[in-house]
Amino acid sequence: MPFNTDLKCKPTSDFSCNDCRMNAFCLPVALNSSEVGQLDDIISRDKPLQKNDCVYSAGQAFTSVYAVRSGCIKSYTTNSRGEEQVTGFHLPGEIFGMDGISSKVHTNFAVALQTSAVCEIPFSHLTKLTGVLPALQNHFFRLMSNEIVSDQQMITLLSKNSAEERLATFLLSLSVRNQRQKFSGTHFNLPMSRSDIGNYLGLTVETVSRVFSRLQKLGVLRVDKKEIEILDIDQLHELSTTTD
Amino acid sequence: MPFNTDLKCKPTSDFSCNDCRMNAFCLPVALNSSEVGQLDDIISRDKPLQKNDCVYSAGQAFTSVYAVRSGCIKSYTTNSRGEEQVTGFHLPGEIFGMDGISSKVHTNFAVALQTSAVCEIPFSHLTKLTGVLPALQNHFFRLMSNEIVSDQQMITLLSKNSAEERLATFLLSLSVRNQRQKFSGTHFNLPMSRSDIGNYLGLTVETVSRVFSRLQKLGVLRVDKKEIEILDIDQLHELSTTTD
DNA sequence: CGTCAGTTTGAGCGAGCTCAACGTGAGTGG
DNA sequence: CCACTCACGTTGAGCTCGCTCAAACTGACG
Repeated sequence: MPFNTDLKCKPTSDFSCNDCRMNAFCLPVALNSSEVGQLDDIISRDKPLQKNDCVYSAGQAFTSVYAVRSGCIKSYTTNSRGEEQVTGFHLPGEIFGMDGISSKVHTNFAVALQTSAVCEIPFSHLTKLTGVLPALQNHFFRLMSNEIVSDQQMITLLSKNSAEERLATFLLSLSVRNQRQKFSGTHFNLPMSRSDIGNYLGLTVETVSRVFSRLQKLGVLRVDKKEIEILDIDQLHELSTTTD
Repeated sequence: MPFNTDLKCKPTSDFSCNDCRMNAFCLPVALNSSEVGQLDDIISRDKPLQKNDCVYSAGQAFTSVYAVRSGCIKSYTTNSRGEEQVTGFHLPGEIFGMDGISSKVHTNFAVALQTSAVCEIPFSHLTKLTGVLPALQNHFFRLMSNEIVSDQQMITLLSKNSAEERLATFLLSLSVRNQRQKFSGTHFNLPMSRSDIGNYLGLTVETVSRVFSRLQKLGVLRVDKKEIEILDIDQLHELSTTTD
C-alpha cells in the first residue's frame, strides 16, 4: 500500500469531478451526474502549484473557495505581533477558503506545502448553483458546519490537553484522513515541518521534537524525518484521549 | 379562561422580527419587509428560559438554529474525560446551534446563564427559504463563515497569548457586542461566572481571578463581583494585542 | 566544502496550575 | 432572627510542564 501522496495529476483541461479520486467525499458527494456536470462547468483547474506557491493571501479579495485535488495546503493568519498562526492543513478532497465568505476578504493565507493541485470554485457561481440545487446547498451548509465543529474541537484540544495528547490527536487525524484517500492509515509522510506542527498545536518546535522522540521510545511510533509509522494505534488513541 | 394553562402556546406570537431591537444585525438584516414576513412565519418564540434552562443537549437531534433575543446562552461540549469545554457565549442578536448542521446531531449543550429569550428557526424551513431568497442564503453563508473566523481567532488566542492577553481580548469582545446592542461598552455586568470565563479561555478560576485583580490594581478596570467598568480602554487594547 | 534550514537534545526558568485556606452572599430552615 | 449550607470568588505557596536559550547534528544545495 502506498504511504505517500505524491501522485502526479493529469493535465487540467479535460478533468471532471466524475473522474476524481476524491468525489466520494468532496463537493460532488450529494449530486447526480448531470448535476456534477453543472458543477464541473464552474470549476477551474489551473496548473499544479509548486512548494511555497500561494493560493491567496490575507487581505486579498475573496472570490472563490477551493478543493484540494492532490498535495497539501497550509492555512495561516498573522496576529498583531506579526507572528504566524497555522489554522489548518488541507488534504485532497477537502474544501478551504470559507473564512473569506463573511467579509469578502480572506483572513488567512493559503500556501502549498508540496507540489499540489487545487480546484477553484468561484463563489458567486457556486451560490447561484446552490440556489437551484438544494442538495448542493445542504452539502455546503454541512461542509461549513463541519469546519465549525472541527475548529471547536481544536479549541478544546488547545485549551485542555497536554503536548502529548495534542500530537497524538493530530497524528490520528492525519491517519483517518489518509485512510479516506485509500492510503495507509499507519504509514505516511508528514507534508509539513515540525515548526508548522508546533505552530498549529500551540507548541514549540522543541516540544514537538521531544514528544516524537518520547513516542518512539515508547514504541508507539517509528519516526524517520517526515516518515511516520504508527506501531501501536490503540496506545496512540489512549494518549489522545479523544473518543471519536 | 385562564391563559397560562397551555404551556405550548406562543406568548409572543404577535412579535415580529420587524419590531425586534436586534433586527439590524440578526438574520433579517439582508431582507426587505415582505421577506421578513416569510421568515417570521417559520420562527417560533417560546416562553422565556430561566437560568440553567437547557435549549438543547449534545447528542440530541438537530432540528433548528436559534437566535438570542435577550439574556445570554452558553454553549459547551464535554470531552472524553467528561470535562466541560465552553465553546461560546451568545448575546442578543447572535445565532447559535449551527454546529449541529453537519451531522444532524448537536455536538454542544446550550443553556441559559440568566433569564433569556430565544427564537427557534427550524432548519428545514430555513433551507427552503434560503433556496428562494438568495439574500437570505448569502447572509446565512456569511453567518457561518463569521463563526469559522471567530473560532479561528479563538484558536490563535489560546495558542499564542498569555492569560492577561486572553482576558483583555475577552472583555473587549464583550464591550463591542454590548455597544452593538446600544448598551454601554465600558460598564456592564458579566452574565457568566469566573469559572465559565476560565473554562472558555483555557485558564483556571484562580488565574482569571488574579488577572482581574491585577488589571484593577493597574487602574484598567473596576471590578465588583460581576460588574465591570473599563476605566482605560486604550490600555486594555494594548494588553489584548488584537488590532481589530 | 561551506552554508543554511530543519531537527534533535540538554539545562534552566517561569507562567500558570494545583492544593489549600479563607471570605462572601444568597438561600433555607429552624 | 440567626445558624447553617453551599456555590462562588479571592489569595497564598509550591510545583510542573512546556518555554527559552544554547549547542550540535543532518541533509540539501550552491
